[in-house]
Formats: sequence, C-alpha cells, structure tokens
Amino acid sequence: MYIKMATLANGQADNASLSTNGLGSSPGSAGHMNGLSHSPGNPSTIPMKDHDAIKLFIGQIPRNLDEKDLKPLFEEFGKIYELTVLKDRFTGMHKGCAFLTYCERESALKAQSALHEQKTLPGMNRPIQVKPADSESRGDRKLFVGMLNKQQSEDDVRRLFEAFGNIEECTILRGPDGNSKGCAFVKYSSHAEAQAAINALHGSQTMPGASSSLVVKFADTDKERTMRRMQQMAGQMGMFNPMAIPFGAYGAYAQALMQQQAALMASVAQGGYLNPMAAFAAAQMQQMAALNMNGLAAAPMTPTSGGSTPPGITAPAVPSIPSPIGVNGFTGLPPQANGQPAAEAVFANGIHPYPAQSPTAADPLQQAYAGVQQYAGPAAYPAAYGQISQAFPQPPPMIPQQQREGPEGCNLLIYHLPQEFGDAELMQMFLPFGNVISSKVFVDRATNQSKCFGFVSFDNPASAQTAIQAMNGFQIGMKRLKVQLKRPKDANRPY
DNA sequence: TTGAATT
Repeated sequence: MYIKMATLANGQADNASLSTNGLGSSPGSAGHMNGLSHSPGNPSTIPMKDHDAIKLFIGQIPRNLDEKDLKPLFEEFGKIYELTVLKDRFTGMHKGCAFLTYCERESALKAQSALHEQKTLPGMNRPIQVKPADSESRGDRKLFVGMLNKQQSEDDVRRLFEAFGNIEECTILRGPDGNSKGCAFVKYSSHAEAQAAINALHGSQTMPGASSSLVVKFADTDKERTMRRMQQMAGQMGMFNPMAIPFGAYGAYAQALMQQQAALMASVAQGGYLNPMAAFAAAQMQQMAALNMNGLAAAPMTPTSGGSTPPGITAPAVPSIPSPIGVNGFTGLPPQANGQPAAEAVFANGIHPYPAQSPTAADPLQQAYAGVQQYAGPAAYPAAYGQISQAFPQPPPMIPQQQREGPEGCNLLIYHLPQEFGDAELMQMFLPFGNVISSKVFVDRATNQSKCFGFVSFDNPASAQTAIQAMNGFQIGMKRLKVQLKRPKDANRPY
C-alpha cells in the first residue's frame, strides 16, 4: 500500500522534473500537468494528504505568477500537497486561477478563512478567491436568477431566497459600470434547497420593470456556457453558420459544420494571416467540436496540423456518420440527478427547452423567452429532420433561383440579420422549415452593404408559420431576429 | 437574462 503510493508519487515527481527542464514541453500538455509537485527522491519526504483533504480553487491570480511564486503565499497555512496553475489547453495561457490541495484538511480551512476575499494580488481589481473547487461540491446547487429588477440588491435577492435553504453565495451580475444586469447567481448548501427555491419561485412573480416573470433555474453547466459563448462569438465575428444553431440538438450535423468551420479557420490562421482572433476562435471551435463528440474520437485537427490544408470549403475530416440521431453527442448523457427526463439532455447543446421545473408559468412563449433561445425543439420540425436525414453530411441543396414571391401567408419579413448575411445565408437559415422559393437580403445601393433585413418565401403557409415560431426572437450575437409575415401588397394601403 | 477563473 505505502509502496504503491510512493511509486505513484515518484512517477509524478519524475513528470514534474521533466516538464520543468524548459525543453520540448509544449504549452498545454506536459507543461501544466504538474505545477508544484511532490519532492522527488527520499520517500520519507513524499507528502501524503488526508483522506478528507479539500481541493481549493484559487481565483484572481495575476497571470505573471506561477506555481513557485504562489507557493510561499500558501505554504504558511500548511504543507502543500499539490498546486497547479490552470492553463489554456491550446495556447498555454495562464488562466488566472489555480487548484491547491494541502496535505491536511485543516490547512485548507485555515487558508480559506485567512485569504478568501481578504487581499488583492498586485494588478488585480478583485480580491483573491480561495474556496473549495467545484469538483468538491455535491451536485447542482447553484441557481441562475433572471428577470430581476435592476434596482434589486444582493440583500433583496437573499431575502427572496433565504426561506428555502442556506445561501452560501449570492451575487448580482453587474456590467462594468456597476449596473445590475437584472440577473444573479444564488448558491445553496444543497441541491434539494436549490430545487425547492425553483419550485417556489420560478415564474412566481414579475418584478417591476422586468419584461417577464422571475426566472429561477440551475445555472448553466460548463458545456452550456461554452456553447453559449461560442454562439455569441460566432455571431459577433460574422462566422455564424446558420445551420449549426437551429440543428444544435442534432449534434452530428452541427458538429460536421463546426469542424468544417474550425478546420477552415485553423488553416486560415496557419496561412500567414496572423490574426490572433482567428486563431483563438479556431481553438474555441475545436474545443466545442470536441465537446460535442462526447467521447467519440474527434477528427484530428490541432492548430498545427493544418499547414498544408488549402483554405477551401471541404473539411478534411468530417466523420461519416450514419444517423444524426444515433450519434447525437448528448443522448449518451445520463439523466440529471434532479430527476429531469433524459430527453432534456438532448437540448444541452446551448438550446434549452422550456424549463421543466415550472409548475406556475403556463405561457410557453414567455418561458421560451426566459430560456436562452426562443426555439421550440425538434418535435416541431419534421421538415427539418427530413432535410437532415436526406442531406447529411452535405449542406442542404442550394438551388439558384429567381426572386419570386409565394402565396399570401408564405412570405416572411426578417429583421436584424447579421450584417454579413447575403441571400444564400438567409436561404440556408430558413431551409430547415420548408421549401424556400426565394430569399432576398436588402442591400444599400450606394454602399453595397446589407441593410440587415430581407424576405424569405416558402411555397406553403405552414412552413412560414413554423419558421416564424422557430426563428422569431432567435439570438445571433447581440441581436435577436424579428421574423414576421410580410404584409400582403394591398393590405393597410387605403390609397 | 449565465460571473473573472474550475484541471
């Protein structure tokens, strides 16, 4: 037993000494596996940790401080078992935080009470964070609270939530100016308390000035956060791929597109255009694609592997996947501990179905708005699914065509399109909902720039309605689409 | 309307 432990510890020490020799350790791999590690050599000096030791998360660390700089600060509370600065897996960039495990549980408690929010490290504008890592906590107990009044303070929110359990943390989200964003995080001591608060408070009231009733739900998982950020970034950078989001729930298709996009960006980033944003975005895309694979082997696409790939459209390695549903990256997830049905996991892709926990909020539209996206889910999209089945993994067919209008009730007016959307992108975005007979983005004649609105015509009114339901309010970057029926030519025109 | 960061 002891011999086994000692052997393991020695192995780690060896890794550490290899990775600190400054040779050949690529960022993000061996380089950050062992920050401060166990001392090599004499087994009597190999630290053991308590079986009930606590792994601490350390936040608000200046990015120029590494393990050896941090060590003295924390050593005064006890013997350190492990200290690791977190680094980005692709860029090797210091993430400004670390994990710290003391040999003794007591040291961790002492360090937490002595340091957490008690001092601010040089160059930081928030105090250092010292608290048990997320991995130490049992179950989901952090809530996102939306649709608060912007005047409400932490105390107001606490008062609202304290009846349901012990609140460990309560934070109003604020912009740089200190103004409330109208939402908050509330962390309870247990999952049950959090669930009780959801049951009692979600949709229970509408705060003055809020556009919808109170939202109380479990905060996003990491996966969801990543997806949401990606979507925002893609929108902002004009890389929005219209199919990827409506089909987010059908992992395989979205994934193929994402991988195409990532490969494209990686090769562009390689191709002599030293655009750090493109490189960053490529890395993010790859992370996201990898997330989607959920254990399936990702196509090998490292930022350094695409040097000779022409920046063409064809992806070098879109996996051949027989059925979009069968390989859905999320169907493999176990049901949530809170008893949500497994089907809900299908939507974990940053696109949320209506919150299932709300017995009080009856209006689905309102709920959809309360969620991340106004998007109803695949049941509403037999046409969309048919398209995927037939077309996967090729993009839907792009048939060149004349501008033509459909019958009344088949023509949509779409506002708040991304600036870079042309007719083709507009059509792609709406193809899932039926047969698009024309798409037209309006362009400023002087500048040739899109005016960010356009028309789409279907060949039947049902498709048009489905498209409105799915895409009206759909968020792209900072904007939400407005999708409505085009007014008939002679309506409302008394002259 | 999802934090500054969670291997």
